Amino acid sequence: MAGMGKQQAGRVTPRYQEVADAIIADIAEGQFKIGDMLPTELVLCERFGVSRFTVREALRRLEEAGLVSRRQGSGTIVRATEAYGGFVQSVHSVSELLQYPPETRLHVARSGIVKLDRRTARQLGWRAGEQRVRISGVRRVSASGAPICWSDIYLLPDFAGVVELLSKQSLPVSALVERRFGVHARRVAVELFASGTSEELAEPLGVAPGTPALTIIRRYADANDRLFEASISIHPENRFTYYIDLQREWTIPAD
Amino acid sequence: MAGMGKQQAGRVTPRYQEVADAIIADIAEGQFKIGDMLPTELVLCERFGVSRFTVREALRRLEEAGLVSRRQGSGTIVRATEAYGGFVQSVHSVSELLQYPPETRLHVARSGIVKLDRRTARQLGWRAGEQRVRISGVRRVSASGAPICWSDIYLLPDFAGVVELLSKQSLPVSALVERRFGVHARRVAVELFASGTSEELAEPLGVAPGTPALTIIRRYADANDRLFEASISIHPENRFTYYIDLQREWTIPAD
DNA sequence: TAGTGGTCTAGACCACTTC
DNA sequence: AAGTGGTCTAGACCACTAA
Repeated sequence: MAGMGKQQAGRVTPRYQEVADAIIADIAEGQFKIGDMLPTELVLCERFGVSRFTVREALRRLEEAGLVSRRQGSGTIVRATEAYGGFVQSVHSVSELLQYPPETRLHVARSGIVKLDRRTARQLGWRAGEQRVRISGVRRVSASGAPICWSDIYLLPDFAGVVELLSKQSLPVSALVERRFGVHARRVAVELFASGTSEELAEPLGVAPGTPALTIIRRYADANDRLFEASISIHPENRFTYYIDLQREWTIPAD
Repeated sequence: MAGMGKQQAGRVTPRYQEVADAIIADIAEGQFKIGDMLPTELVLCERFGVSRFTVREALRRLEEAGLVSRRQGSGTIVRATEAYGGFVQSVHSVSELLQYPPETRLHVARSGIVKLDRRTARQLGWRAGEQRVRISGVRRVSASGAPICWSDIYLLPDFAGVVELLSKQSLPVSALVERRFGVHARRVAVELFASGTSEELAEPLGVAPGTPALTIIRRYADANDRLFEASISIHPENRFTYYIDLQREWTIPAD
């Protein structure tokens, strides 16, 4: 009879979860090895005495966990037997990616068009000789506080317009580009390494030349993999720490 | 009539995708704002002339994209209107998280039980006075190459057994703990900041005291949020760069 | 051509939230 | 008590894959 709704009263674990767990156990026990085909959905329906909906819901979860992959017309294949996935760091916005507290602000020291020298071009992932807009300055908690870092931000010449916006809004440059020109960062590469504070930056940063510093290079690419923004930031010691919090992507429930 | 399968021949876009796109468009146009309730599933069924399965499949996709969240008994609420999500960094294993090339190897200089002093305890997230196993040494590309870093690795006393394993296998300590004791890292926190090379470490690292260095602190917590391993690594300049590659989590297809 | 997974319908009961 | 989303059934047609 159609639409019978055979679910038991008081059930705590959904039936599809039980089916999923049973299949996971089979895979863990070696009943199915990597590369093996799982039984068809119809067979699984009969074996567990459930409808196709329930079996598909179970398989959907196994697929999300990366344990199996399914192909129309072909079948379901076992992809992994391990119960643990990789790690993911979640960053919810560009501002969060920068990791500077919201009460900080970039104080522009100078801005204008520059031609990239060989060293800078290589660091940023562009070609030497190309023209870019450069915005430079220090980031401070308040107008009087000690600088957190010195930043050189490079943009494609098309986006020169953000320089004016910067004086009005204290948003990350990439957020301004997003808002003003509709260019969205799809990939951001971050590179962190140690360096000494250079002669030129020692004074604006208020430290002695050679003071240990954390240098961060960030590169922003759009949907077409065009590198539209890059920046170099120098953080003297004791002023800034970069945090990364990684979570296990998924975990198969213990048996 | 039940089970009629009204799908048109030659359909390219699934009906649930059309429904999802229509709702996305409504949200983008401001028809629904953040915090608003979406119509109930039954209402959406009537409005689009589809079954509940199709509506739920559409809503599932919106939920996966973070645009809405659903609560049993309560309804579906709009969570975001933007077509772009956050960023994610994917790390596929603990070894990948360390970012040391596979051809490098930790050369243990000393190991044993230590009592945590106040400063170290605070840095690592434990309490002062607690006992830990400490493994210290340099990481090198080859036995003769310049050290990449000095590492102090701290473990709960239960895991002292990994010290022996370390001499046989050149795996990350956390991987050995995972293999030997079945304790899996569920969360890893990474902290990067600038520091100078201390007097004691200058000699083993082969640099002058005070040389700028990148310090990385890593903390490993298991499924019960128990901090079972933590490490401090000091990388003198020009020897190591930490990379993070962030990808946009999801993107709503352009209209 | 047979069989797989993908989509879809109509209908039902359930757990949960809110009034 | 009414209404929401969550689970589940039985049955159907479809697109795709492989023999």
